[in-house]
Amino acid sequence: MSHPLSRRDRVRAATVQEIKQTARGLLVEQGPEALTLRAIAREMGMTAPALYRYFDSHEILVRQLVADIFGELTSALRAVADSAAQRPATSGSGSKGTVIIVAVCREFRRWALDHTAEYALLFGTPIRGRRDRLDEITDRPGRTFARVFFGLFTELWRHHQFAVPAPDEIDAGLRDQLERFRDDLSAGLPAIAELPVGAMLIFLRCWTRLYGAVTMEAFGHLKFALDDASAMFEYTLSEMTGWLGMTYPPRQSSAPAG
Amino acid sequence: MSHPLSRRDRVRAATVQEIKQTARGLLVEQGPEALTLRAIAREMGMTAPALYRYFDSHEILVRQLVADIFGELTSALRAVADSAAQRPATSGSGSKGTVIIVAVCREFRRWALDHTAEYALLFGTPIRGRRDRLDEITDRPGRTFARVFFGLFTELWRHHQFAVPAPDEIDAGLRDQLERFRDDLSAGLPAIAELPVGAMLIFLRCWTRLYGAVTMEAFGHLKFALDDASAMFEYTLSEMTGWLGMTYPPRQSSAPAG
DNA sequence: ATTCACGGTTTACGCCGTTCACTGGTAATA
DNA sequence: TATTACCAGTGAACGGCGTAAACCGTGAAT
Repeated sequence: MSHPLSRRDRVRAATVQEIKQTARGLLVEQGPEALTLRAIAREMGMTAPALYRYFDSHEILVRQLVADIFGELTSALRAVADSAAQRPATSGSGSKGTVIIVAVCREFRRWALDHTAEYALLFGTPIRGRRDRLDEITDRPGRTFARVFFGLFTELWRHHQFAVPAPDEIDAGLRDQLERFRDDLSAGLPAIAELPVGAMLIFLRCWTRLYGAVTMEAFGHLKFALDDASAMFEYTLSEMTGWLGMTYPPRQSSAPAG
Repeated sequence: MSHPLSRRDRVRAATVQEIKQTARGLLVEQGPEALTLRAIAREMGMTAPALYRYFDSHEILVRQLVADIFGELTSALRAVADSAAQRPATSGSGSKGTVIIVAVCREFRRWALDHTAEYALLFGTPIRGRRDRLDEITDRPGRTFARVFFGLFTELWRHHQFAVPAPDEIDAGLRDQLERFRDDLSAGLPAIAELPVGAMLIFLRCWTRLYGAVTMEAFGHLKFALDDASAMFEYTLSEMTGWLGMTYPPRQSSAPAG
């Protein structure tokens, strides 16, 4: 009661951390298929069954890794958002909200390309069968990740209400779902409840647009056409800022992305 | 020389076919991870090593399956395109070219949702490490698949030259790549060489847009917001037809997608 | 009639996730 | 302090995986 964590618990938590770090190393260096219990244990000078003291199964370990990575990505994006928010607006680069969103989207792409294995784990083909209850592990971090983009989006809306479809222009079934979605998200954030359903639609449009561009590039599915898609991504960005009622000049790519 | 296939070769080809069909059944019924040599052999009343008489490795079998599926998808799309081309234009549904493209995109989505396992194999996280030379197996079918969309696109352009970015508006590096891409595709199809680079950019924009929308939905990555994304997809379509200089009214979804 | 190639089997190797019985040391208890 | 209880870790084992090698029977070609 007095001490929330006993000494034992602390060393235990440290081991859990070490396991996940080892797993992470394997993931980034040898890809997702190298993420085996035996490899992790081997790397740590242990045997595979020992890991069962810390994780109930291989899948749960992977899911917790996914949750961690979601957290990292979330804070990386938040950091970029904060620094972009503090940087004074440069001339001709659109409103502050747009600048921030553009910076965050760029960071998202950069992160995806720098961490393709992790990106595949988070956003690629879903792990295993439909909607296990194991999703509980990754659901919350996934939602807080989504909230980064959504927070920026609502902030932008508060300062500059761009054009969105009127509610009666939206298919009734879709409208209901968008309202449910909005009410879902607005738990704890009353500002969201103010958003019109049309804005929710624009948000999803932006997100699918971004997802498509980044995923195609990260998975190499654009290689058949482009070696370096960074300039292409700038078009994606200006398109997205277009939805948001702002223009953002695609910057010329000075050098090919490393 | 006279007989291109001996009797032996024919029965052999039939067996190859049977193996792939069995594999396909396993894939659709139990997902990609059930696609094992032993399971396929078991299903056929054989032993796993026997399959090595027909395929050099598990991966090659999978790749050939992927190639087959690409072929199926391609002809499914072509069939829809043909039937849409023959159907008389209904009032207020835009130009014929747009109608066809919209029909093909809808079919692409429908196919993806009806064949999520196969879709994951074709368009999900890429199999194994970077750019093996095994890609040779899937490259050609992948390209002919792409050519379906690209053919419709060039056809549309021939009849109705929608607005595209001028060459000097496009980042130099991107322009070069787009030209290379166009010249790649125009081998055997001289009409393509006529396309401005801006059109290539629009094409890629459309394709990434479509890919993003369909992939997110097929992978369940939209579930956090929408149960049924069919109405949302109609917005995607009207957006795409917008790039193509045409408007297409999003049709109201009469019933939730099965 | 003999040879030979082919399609299949069995066996085996080294991976994998997972279970279980066991052990040594450490912490809490009597 | 002596004993107990726990707990991290081990080793062996099960079934499944891809794959390699040796082997074998049948049917076609010589």
